[in-house]
Amino acid sequence: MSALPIAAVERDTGIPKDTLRVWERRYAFPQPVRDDKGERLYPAEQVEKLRLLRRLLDQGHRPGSIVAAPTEALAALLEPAGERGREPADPGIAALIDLVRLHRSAELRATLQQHLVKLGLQRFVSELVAPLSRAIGEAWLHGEIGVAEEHLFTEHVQNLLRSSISSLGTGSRSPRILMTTLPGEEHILGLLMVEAMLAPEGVQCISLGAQTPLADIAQAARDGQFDVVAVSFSAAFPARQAFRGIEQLRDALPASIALWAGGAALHGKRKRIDKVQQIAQLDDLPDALAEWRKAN
Amino acid sequence: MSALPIAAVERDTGIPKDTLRVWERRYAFPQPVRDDKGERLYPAEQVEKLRLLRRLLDQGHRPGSIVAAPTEALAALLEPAGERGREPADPGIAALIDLVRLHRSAELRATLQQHLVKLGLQRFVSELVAPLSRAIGEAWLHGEIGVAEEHLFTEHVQNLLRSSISSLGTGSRSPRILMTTLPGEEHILGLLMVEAMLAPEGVQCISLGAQTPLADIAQAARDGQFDVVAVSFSAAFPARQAFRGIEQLRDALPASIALWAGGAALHGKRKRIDKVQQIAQLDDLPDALAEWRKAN
DNA sequence: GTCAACACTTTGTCCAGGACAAACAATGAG
DNA sequence: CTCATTGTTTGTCCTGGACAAAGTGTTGAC
Repeated sequence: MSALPIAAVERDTGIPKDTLRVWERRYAFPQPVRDDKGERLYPAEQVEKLRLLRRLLDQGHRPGSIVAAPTEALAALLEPAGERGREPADPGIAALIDLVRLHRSAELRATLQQHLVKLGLQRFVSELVAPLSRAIGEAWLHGEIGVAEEHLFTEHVQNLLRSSISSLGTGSRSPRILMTTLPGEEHILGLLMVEAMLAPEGVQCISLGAQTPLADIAQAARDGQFDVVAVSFSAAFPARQAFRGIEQLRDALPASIALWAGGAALHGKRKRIDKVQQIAQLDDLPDALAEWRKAN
Repeated sequence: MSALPIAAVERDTGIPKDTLRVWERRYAFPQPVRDDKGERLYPAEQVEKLRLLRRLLDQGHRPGSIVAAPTEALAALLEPAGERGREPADPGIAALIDLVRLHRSAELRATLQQHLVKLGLQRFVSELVAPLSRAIGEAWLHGEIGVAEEHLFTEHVQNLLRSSISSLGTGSRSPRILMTTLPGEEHILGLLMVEAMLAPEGVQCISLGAQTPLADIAQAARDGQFDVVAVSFSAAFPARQAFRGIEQLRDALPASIALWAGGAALHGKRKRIDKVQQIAQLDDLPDALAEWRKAN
């Protein structure tokens, strides 16, 4: 099969070049082949294992105990999480995953639309889209679907959410909320879900999309006279970096502007940050909103 | 002011750490301060100059002649391009840029909507959105607007285009077109503009969003029985990498699936690639489509 | 038993300075 | 002017060392 140079592996796995080299030195894995120039070439199956490692690290495992372990042992480590998420395997969700896997775009879209109309926007998001995203992520981890299928799913859901939110129009009640992600976080589905939860409450939500530099967020929040800044983190985002970024952003914001942070990267972490509203789940958003309105 | 560590500079400017260090060694710029650990800290104004350098490199200048030059000389180099783009300064576009600069979200949205209705989707894209994006990019380069404002603009245009495309429904005529960007290219506005040009022609457009790995694109194109794969590149994408990626993708696709490539990164480059349809401007898309239909 | 303070280990990121092939520019021959 | 050849520039990779921040385990006080 094909083998990738180190830069490509960094892009594919998200593990920096420096880390790849130091793992090789310390744990004797990965062990890339060398080309005629003496440069590293990583065989496909090692890249596969690196992806798995990345995920396990995100779950809290430590490199010393897993990098050198055989691939089968790692797959076993992932199982518990897999089974936990798969308890009831909601038939509706399973059906949707099948549509994604089979590239049935038209039916996928129609089915999502049906659910949306049936549940209403907020319940559609918290009861269907959220668990479905999680299930898609799991399925990808287990090799049941590919990257392209995951993208296809994301794209359809985004379109649906965006047009729903759009049709609501911009709200007129306070607070004014500025939403974005920090540099390094390119996933905006979480952000859209937040917007979908809040928009029906008449809030003025403005999204800046992904990866706005900290200084620019703070500047924009002041210029646009926002009351709240909301940031979201996907499961793929390293938790430490998230906490660091949140703290920096809080310090860059005036005290009069609240900071809300949420997303899968923060789940299960007990750490709390002063003066920051942490959103554990989507359902908590309406409460956070009510609380803000009461306090202001 | 603030000074950034090397990793942050890499993220902000897109210039790899290795390159930053080798420039310092060879051209005596940048010259970061050192903190107490001996690690580099780049002052804000040097980071600013690095951003400028990045853009000049993309325009074809070479490091040896510009990295060591004083900032004022570099700004002068940029002028010609600036003036060329500013010939008539369409009043409608200037007005929109002002709305972006002043964070007037509601009016921005309303004005865009008016233009859309007045021009129709295709002309809206090719006559307004395309030159407007270019103007926004220029304005950002000259420091007239910030990153946040650029994001705000992108977000609004995206919402508008997506809901327009969405309301057209999926087309039923051939060809089936799979659209995405290659790894490293995160901007999808170009892709949306393409979709907006093609969707009214009844084409079946499916977008995978940004950054789909090559192998997954090829796999998805086959699985989904697509006729055409279309990829787009923003001005920020390095041209060489684009050409390399396009060639690899072409080789990974069966001969029966056409490959279309376009975007600002490819403009002005005379290089042609065998068996790849290169789209110079958005207006050429209907022609390319007609040609494909004639040939099939 | 809980909690805080301490020492020890692990781990990611940075550094210096060298190397080399691919891309580019300059030169010369037909 | 066109094409091939030579020389220079430039990004990326290499090795091996260093160190602080984060994590883990232990001890002792309450």
